Amino acid sequence: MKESESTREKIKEAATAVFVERGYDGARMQEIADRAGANKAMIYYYFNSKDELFEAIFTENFSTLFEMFGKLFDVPDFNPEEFLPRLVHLHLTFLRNHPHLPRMMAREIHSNNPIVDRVVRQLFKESARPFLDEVQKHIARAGKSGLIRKVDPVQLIWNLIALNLFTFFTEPIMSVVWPDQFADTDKLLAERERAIVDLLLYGLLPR
Amino acid sequence: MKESESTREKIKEAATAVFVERGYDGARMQEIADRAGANKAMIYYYFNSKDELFEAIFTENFSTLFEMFGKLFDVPDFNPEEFLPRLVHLHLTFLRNHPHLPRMMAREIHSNNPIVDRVVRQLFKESARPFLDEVQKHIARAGKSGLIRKVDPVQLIWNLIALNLFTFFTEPIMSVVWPDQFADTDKLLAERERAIVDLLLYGLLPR
DNA sequence: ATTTAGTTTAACTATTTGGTTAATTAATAA
DNA sequence: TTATTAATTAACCAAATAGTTAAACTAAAT
Repeated sequence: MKESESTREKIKEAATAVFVERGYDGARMQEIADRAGANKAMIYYYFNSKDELFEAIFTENFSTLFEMFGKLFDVPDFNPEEFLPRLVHLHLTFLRNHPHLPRMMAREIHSNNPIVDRVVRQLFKESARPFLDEVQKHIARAGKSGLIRKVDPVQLIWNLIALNLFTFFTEPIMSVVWPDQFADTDKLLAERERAIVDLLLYGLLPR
Repeated sequence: MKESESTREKIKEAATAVFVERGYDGARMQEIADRAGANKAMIYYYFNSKDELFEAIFTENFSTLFEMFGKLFDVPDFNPEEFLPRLVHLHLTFLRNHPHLPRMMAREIHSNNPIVDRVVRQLFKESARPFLDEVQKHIARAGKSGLIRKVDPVQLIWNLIALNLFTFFTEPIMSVVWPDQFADTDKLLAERERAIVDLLLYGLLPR
């Protein structure tokens, strides 16, 4: 019973890695067991099927993503010159520290897997919706008061997420296109952060 | 002999659809055959294995993508107020007319599938590299001459592609976040195009 | 008419894969 | 100690799946 919790955790860790690397369909239960150093039957002992295992992994990982979205968009007062750099920095740092999230997302987003659909809907409703609505209002208000130019809040948020997330989404292709840039990840992300903040601030602050 | 070419084509079309919907691992040869209205053995008659079929499909689809990149970045003279709106419009229109490309890309980009890696490298080298280098020079020159602000050309190109591609990459999630926006695709894309061009121009033209 | 080459099919095989089971070994409580 | 419960294992199974084959069909070329 001492090792039991640890076995469960090992399986979860191994499963996360395998699902990220191979996707749901490519993932093999035997490989998960092997990497966890456990017997395959133990997976069915703790989880009951591949589906339930995947759902557990997926939910756990994506709840942290959606919680982060909550924090990201939790703005008491909307001062663009503070808010935007902070948001970009937090977002990029978070994604960097959780590299499996954008990967799993890219893999499963177009899969039509009903588990994915259900979990995304539920998590979004629970933890992101209210913050998003709040930020939309902030942006609209800031536009009216002349703090920033008048822009469609939905489009701005979309642009924000695109600029940040895309960095990680397309890493495998970009590292082919500009191999030099990817030699030093720290430097790359610092430059990326600067470029994104620069574009956003310059593109939003009124002249 | 009359139907032969047609059978081959039907298999290719069906395979494209199935690979996009289910990914490489999720795709079933039987389903491809069924959708093509052909016997499964015909797939192995024209192509020799699942791998070779996938490579043919993937190469064909992605060569059009990389060719498009060539056209996109083929700029005789770099006037930002003409070039940027044109580029965004061409890119979004192209992606809209080839919806399977971003989907397949998102699906396979993190798969570590050696076929994907090889094809991407080769296509990029053949059809995109020279244009990309050319555009980087254009942007650098435009920065020096004061036509636009001084920005890192690599980061600008990255931002451009991110803003455009992300629209299609994350459609399944965004349609959960803002379901109303997705009721009218034409309107959505028009607004998206406007917002992207607006941000880029305003963020690049010197004050 | 007969050969020849390309095309198509149904039945088949070997292997993989998700999932099960029955027996065995710890751990815990009485 | 002993009865009970939880954890672990090896062997197994049924279904699915990529891939094969040998025979049949088609249509032109000789």
